Amino acid sequence: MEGMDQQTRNGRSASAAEVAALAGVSRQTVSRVVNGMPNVMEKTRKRVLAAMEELGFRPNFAGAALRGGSYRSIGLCMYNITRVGNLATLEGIMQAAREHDFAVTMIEMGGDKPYALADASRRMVERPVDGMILNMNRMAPDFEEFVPQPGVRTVILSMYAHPRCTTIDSDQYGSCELLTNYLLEHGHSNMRFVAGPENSISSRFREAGWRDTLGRAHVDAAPMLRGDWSADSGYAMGERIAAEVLAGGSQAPTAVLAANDQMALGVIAALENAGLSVPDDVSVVGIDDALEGLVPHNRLTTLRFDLRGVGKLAFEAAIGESSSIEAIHVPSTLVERSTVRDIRG
Amino acid sequence: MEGMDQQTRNGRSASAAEVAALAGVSRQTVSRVVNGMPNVMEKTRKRVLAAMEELGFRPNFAGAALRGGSYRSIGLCMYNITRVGNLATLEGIMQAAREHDFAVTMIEMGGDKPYALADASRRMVERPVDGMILNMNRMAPDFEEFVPQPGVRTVILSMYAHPRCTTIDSDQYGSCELLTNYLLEHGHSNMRFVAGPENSISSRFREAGWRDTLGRAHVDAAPMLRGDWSADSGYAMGERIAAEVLAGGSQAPTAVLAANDQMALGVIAALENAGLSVPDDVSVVGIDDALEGLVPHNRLTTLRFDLRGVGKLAFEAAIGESSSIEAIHVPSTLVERSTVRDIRG
DNA sequence: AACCAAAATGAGCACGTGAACATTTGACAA
DNA sequence: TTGTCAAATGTTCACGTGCTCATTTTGGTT
Repeated sequence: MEGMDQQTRNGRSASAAEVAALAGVSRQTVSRVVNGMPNVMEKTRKRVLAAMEELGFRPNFAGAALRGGSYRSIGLCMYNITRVGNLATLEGIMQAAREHDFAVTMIEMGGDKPYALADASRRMVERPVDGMILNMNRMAPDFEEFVPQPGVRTVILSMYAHPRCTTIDSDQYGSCELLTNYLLEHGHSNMRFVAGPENSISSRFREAGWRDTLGRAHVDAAPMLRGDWSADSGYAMGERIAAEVLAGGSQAPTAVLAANDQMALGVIAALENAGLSVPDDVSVVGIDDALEGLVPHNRLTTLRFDLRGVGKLAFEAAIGESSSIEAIHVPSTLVERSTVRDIRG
Repeated sequence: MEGMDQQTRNGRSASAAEVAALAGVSRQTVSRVVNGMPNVMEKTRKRVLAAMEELGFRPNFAGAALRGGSYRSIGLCMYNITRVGNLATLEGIMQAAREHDFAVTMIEMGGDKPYALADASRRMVERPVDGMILNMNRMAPDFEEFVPQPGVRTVILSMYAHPRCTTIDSDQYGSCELLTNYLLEHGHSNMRFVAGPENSISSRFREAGWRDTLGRAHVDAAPMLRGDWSADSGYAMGERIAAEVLAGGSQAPTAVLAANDQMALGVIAALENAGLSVPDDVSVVGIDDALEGLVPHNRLTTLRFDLRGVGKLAFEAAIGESSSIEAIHVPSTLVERSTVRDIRG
């Protein structure tokens, strides 16, 4: 493979020297024109621009980077692009990158096993990047002892703080704290929590937020129900909740907090299928605000993460001058629609 | 205290020359060790590796690229990452890149106005990429006359053929051809088509596929209904279709082909809300297979594009040796569930 | 010991650029 | 004319690497 493109050196585009020769100026003058520096006569500039046009001049990236030391690009290592949150975060990163005229160099860590941060970091650092963002979807096995590559500012997308790297994530814990308080304030002291899968870090933090908040309010937490993020798993839990409600009694729940919107949708479908009304009989809230445009008449009260904000902050931390290390939790916003009823008094 | 000695030389990491000096060998020997070349004594290799470790050596990308000419990276210019299809395509590209040990350098073309291919190409070519993929979501104003940058193989994600670049896309036209024939074969000669927004290229091709197929079967096409991809717009059209069905008569439709799954979902909700049954009264098909896991009890018969396949092909075309120019349309697969009833005979 | 091929290692160049420094040009006042 | 100064342009260097070619060392054979 490497033997082939040595011959086709033809494909290399013209150098500044060739442009200079054609325009009858020095190479440095070409450099000045390219970089928009002052002190070039208008006549000369035009001649150079014409020569560039004629030769299809493309400033050689490597040459410039070799001299300047900056690549104007940050690395992004993703574990699984498909997950809902990652996409919006990626978008935030891309947007911030565009504003700074940076590119984003992505590497996917494939396979199903969680990757070590050291692997990702090592693979990324041999690329032309000025900083890097590591997305740690699942618990990385070497999270605690990970040492970032010297000279490349490294940001980790994670709820956990790290001794050597700035970490950023949506406040997963705070999200359920907020929603639980919201339900409590509306008089729902008996709620059910439908959790995500056990191996998900987000799921764990959301559950902890719910449980701790109930604890602080001195409210007993009913046994948790566990789904797998899918609408169908939510439906299954919804059937069990419907049975509890129909059974009545002081233990009957009046509200459901689902750890994501798809499961909330499933819960609602199951409740309504059992003849119950949302929110008249049972209130339901979800998390993620992921249904907009996807389902007709979306009326789910939910929570919106500022994922683009997370991406933006991550980018800025990755290129930032400040060497301070922080653990940033980006707060979320309540989106009130009409699946929660106030039953106080 | 160990993490402090990171930035030794002006923020730049150690060079091969420094490693060589520390190991007491020539710089060339270091180069050989780094690149895994033969003819290096085991003892020497170990000494060099130790020196690399001690200095935290990171091979300078620019230097290597300047000499070698290859960056092992392809550029990807996206218009709008969020759109459903783009994400899966991106995933396919990333996966193929990983298999070839390539990175993907992304640039987003922001704003709401369609971008010129020339702009994207120019911005991308100053990055360290060996080839590029341009995603032309909407009609680029300069599509016809676009000339790719010399020396950088350029692939366009588009249904249209291009005189100078290989183009690749899912077969949008063929998708509706397939679905229309499917409905016809099940006895539905009177169907309604719910189109996407007028400015979408995909939407136009899907509509054409439907219309042409009906024409070839000598079946008159009922007036088209237009949505905007959202479930709510599908619901609105579904209400109109329900009215037609309830009115009865020979003009009453027996099936609906919606140009995407969200609109199909809206149509179904509206039909059922009007007391009609799917598929007993009306059959419904969608496109994209986008509802899996998102809604409970997904039973929509739909069409699945091989978006990962598109991404993979695009990547391979972008790094391929072959200079042939093709227009590739990747076929799709029918996903039969239970929203279509056979009414023949 | 003497020799020699092969293996291991080293020396020097070229890649394309930006910055520092050096030189030329041109305009204007004395 | 001459001198002066700033603007315009040219010259040189260094960045870190891989490749070609030259040189040294190694290990085996005569």
